[in-house]
Amino acid sequence: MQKLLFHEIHQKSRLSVKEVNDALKEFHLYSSQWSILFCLKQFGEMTQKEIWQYLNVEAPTVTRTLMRLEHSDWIVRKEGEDKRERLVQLSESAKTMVPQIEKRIQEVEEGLLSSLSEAEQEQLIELLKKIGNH
Amino acid sequence: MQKLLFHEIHQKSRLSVKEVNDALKEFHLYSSQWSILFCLKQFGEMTQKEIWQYLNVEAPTVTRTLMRLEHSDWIVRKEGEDKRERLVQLSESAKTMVPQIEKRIQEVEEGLLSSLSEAEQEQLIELLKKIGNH
DNA sequence: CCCATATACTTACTTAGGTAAGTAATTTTA
DNA sequence: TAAAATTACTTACCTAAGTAAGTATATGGG
Repeated sequence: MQKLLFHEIHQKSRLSVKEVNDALKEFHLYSSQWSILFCLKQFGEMTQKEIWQYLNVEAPTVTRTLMRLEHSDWIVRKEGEDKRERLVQLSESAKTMVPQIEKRIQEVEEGLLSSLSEAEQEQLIELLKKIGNH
Repeated sequence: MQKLLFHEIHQKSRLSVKEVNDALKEFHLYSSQWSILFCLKQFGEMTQKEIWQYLNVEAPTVTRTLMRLEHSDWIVRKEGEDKRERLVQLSESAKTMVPQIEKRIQEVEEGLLSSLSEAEQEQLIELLKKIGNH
């Protein structure tokens, strides 16, 4: 029983990443890159630590993705007041593109969730949040 | 709103993989390898296609994981009647280990789900199944 | 003040998963 | 029945994410 549950979570996680990646192709982006761009759009300038804490991933994962985003001019990094920190920001061109991309991603998500009512979506998120709270 | 939902699925998926990997360390196994061993325990001899279809992953993913499992003597492969196919089976030593591992994994899963009632677990799986059915 | 410790980030290496293209065996079709 | 198409698997290469260990800066205690 429980096995089916994790099987299902795992599969839907992969499915949503796949569809998001597909939609992001036209922007030459990947889902994890988008996660960071969205994060920066929401919160403005952030340290790398703030990013990986918010996304709940390890620091090296963020380092790697930021390197790619920097290389393709989606983000800009500068030294922090604390010289160990690096402050990350959307580039000017990213600022104009992000709203368009956001709209496209929203469509994908709505498609994936079209079989669930608003109430069911709320319910699902509440149940998911309960996982791992021991 | 919807973003939080996928954010949550993604995170819980990673969390469960992480905890399962941690439990599997003592057996020198990884979660995806376990998925295949469990599959073979349930269904007996399978072709690689049957495995990737059941797990809903791509063929190369299974090829790679099976190579590792074969190398560490968890599985055995032989040519099928159709010579393009390869029939996969648990090794003799795997057959004796798998029940022990299964028990350990069950504990992990129960821990992760300990905040949810049986009814909530059922509900969650039903809602997850609805994702992507357009 | 200086040394030990902690913090922020990076590097190197591992598995997981995807796509695209290749190979060999089988099946379909003309 | 020979050529074309399909199928099963593999190889090569990409991103994602984790752990362990390294580097450089900051901080706190003696």
